[in-house]
Amino acid sequence: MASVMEVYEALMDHFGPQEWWPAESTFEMLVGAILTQNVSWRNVEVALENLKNHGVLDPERMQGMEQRELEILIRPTGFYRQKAERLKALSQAVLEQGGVVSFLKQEDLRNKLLGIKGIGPETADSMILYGAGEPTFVVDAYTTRITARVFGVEADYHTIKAFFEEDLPRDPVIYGEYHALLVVLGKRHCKKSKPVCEGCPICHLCPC
DNA sequence: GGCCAGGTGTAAA
DNA sequence: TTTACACATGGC
Repeated sequence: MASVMEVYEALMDHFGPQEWWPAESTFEMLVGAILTQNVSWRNVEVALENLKNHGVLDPERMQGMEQRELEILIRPTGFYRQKAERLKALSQAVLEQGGVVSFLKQEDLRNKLLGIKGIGPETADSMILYGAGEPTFVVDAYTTRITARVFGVEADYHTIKAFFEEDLPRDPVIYGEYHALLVVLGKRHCKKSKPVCEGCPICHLCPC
């Protein structure tokens, strides 16, 4: 069976650095993390553009606007009523801490994030890794699927998270690149319905 | 028309 | 503790 490091190196050699998270500001990163829940990133980009065009990609402006208007702007991401409520909860929490920087410097940040309605383990870990720059491994649907297929590990969120963290240097850059590379692999090759082995950079390491 | 997309909260077994 | 379901738009 392939090792976690071998797969990482093969993905990096093939796809190169992804330099995630794609965002022009830290607040945009946090908002994107909520908007991308169970929706393709393409749809998120449209919503983020809508928010920018209306000048509300900012905690104060977002908190000050009508939730109903927010719903309209983020509609392309689906689940828009829930997500509008979640963005309101996020912007409120950010403002209560005096801004994005202080928000992400809170003690016990992970549990603080999980205490906000609408932020689960993946969203919290994304915010900590790509927003705060702290090393915590992010497990998404691609990671779960690829881990089962490539490493033969079928487990829950925190078991998979620990599986990667045990074999990697505690480095936010490596964690960030690895997660991004798994997403790219998942989109192009390790698909839900069936693997696309043609051109897959880790086919030689995979029991598929 | 069916499947999938960078999940989470809630309720019931 | 596990499983089922609601939440909703858009691309292929």
